[in-house]
Amino acid sequence: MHKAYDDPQTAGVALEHALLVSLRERPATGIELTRRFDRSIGFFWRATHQQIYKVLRRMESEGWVTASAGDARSTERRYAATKAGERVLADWIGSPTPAATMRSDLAVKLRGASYGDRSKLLGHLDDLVAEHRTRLAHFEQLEHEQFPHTDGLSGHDLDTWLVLRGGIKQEQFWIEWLTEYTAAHRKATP
Amino acid sequence: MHKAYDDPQTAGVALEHALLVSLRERPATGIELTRRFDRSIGFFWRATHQQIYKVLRRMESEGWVTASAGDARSTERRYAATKAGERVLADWIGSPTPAATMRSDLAVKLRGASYGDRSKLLGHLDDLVAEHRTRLAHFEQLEHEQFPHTDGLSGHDLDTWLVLRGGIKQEQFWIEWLTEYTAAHRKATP
DNA sequence: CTCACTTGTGCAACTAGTTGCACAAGGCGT
DNA sequence: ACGCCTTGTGCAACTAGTTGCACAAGTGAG
Repeated sequence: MHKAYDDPQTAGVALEHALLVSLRERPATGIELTRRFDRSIGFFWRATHQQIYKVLRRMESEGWVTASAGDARSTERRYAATKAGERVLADWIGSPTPAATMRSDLAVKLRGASYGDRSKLLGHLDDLVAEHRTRLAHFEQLEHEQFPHTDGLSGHDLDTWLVLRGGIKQEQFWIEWLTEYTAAHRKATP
Repeated sequence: MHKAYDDPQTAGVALEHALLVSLRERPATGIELTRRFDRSIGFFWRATHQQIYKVLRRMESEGWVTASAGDARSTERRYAATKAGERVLADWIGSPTPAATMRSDLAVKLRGASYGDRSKLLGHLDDLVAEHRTRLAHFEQLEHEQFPHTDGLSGHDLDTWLVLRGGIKQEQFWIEWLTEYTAAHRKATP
C-alpha cells in the first residue's frame, strides 16, 4: 500500500540516530536536544528545533521513544529511548557506513574562483580562517577542561574524547587547506 | 504571487553553481556533467543524473544556460553558460560562505559506539580506512600525473591543483582520525 | 532483420531539511 | 493587574536531493 521504510539497506537517515544517542546519554525535551546539538554534539551534526520536533514525533509514533509530561501542567514533553529504540540504534551502529564525500560549497568556489572576483574571495577566506581558528581554540579548550588526562579513558568517555579530537582535526584541516590556498595565490599574483 | 527566489542573502544552492563552473570549463551534455561529477569534481560534490537534468532545465528556464541540439537527430542537448549565467556565478563566488559544519553519519556512530556492537564497528572502520587509503592513492596519482611541477601555476590551473590538494588533505584527515579511533579503543580493550 | 544492450533524457513519488510564522504558558517589572 | 519577554512546542510552505522507473534512439551480434 504505502512505501515501506524498512529496507535493511537504508544507511542514511542519521538525525533519528543522533537523537537516540543523545537520549541514551540522558532523557531530554526537544529544546534541550536542540541546545545539545548547538554545543558538544553540534560540531558533527546540526539541526533546527523544528526538524527535531518533527523527527521526535515520528520516532514516538514508531515506538522508538516515549514522551512523558515533564513538569506538570506545562506543555513540556520529556523524551526517552525505548527498548525498541535502543535496538534500532544498536543495529544502525553495527551497520556499515559508506565513505563520506565532501559536499562543500566552498570547494566549488575555490575551483571556480577565476570566474569571479578572486581578491574578494581571498578576503572572505581570511575571515573563514579566522573563524575556524576561533572554533579550534574553543574545541581545544573543551578538550583541556574535560579531558585533562586521557590515559585511563575507555567506553563512552573515550568515544566522546575521540569525537572531540575529530572536531579538532577537522578545524585543522580547514585552516591548513584555506591557508595553503590563499598563500599560493598571493604568491602567484603578488 | 509566487515566492520569489531572488533573495540576495541566499548562500546555499550550490549545485547550480557547480554546474556553471563545469560548463564554463567546457560546454557539455547532462550525462557528461554527471560523469565529470563522478570524477575530478566529484570529490567535493556529488549528484545523480536525474538531479542534474532537473537543475539544468531550471537553469535554462532562468536563462543561465542555453541548450543546443548537439549531434543532429538525437535527443542530446548540449548546454553552455550564458552571459547571465556567468554573472550569476561571478556574484556567487564573490559572496561570503558560512563556515562549514561537519554533518557526518560516521561521527554519530563513533559517539554512540558504546550503545552498539563495538567490535563490529571497529571492523567496518578498518574497511573504511582501507577505502580512504585507496582514494588517497588515486588522488596522489592524479596530482603526480597532472601537476608534475607546480611552481609556475596560476589562475584556473592553480585552483584546480589546490582543490585536488584539498581532496588529498580530506582523505588524510579521515585516515588519521579513524586510525586514532581504532588504535585508542584496541589499546583500551585489547 | 531482429533482439538484446547501451546511452541519454526525463518523470513521479518520495525523504530530508529550511524558513517563516503562530501560539500557549509562565515570569517579571511597574 | 497589565503588558512584555522568554521558553517550549509546533504547523505550513518551501527547497534540495534520492530512488525507481520509463522510453526513445542508436549499436552490435547471431
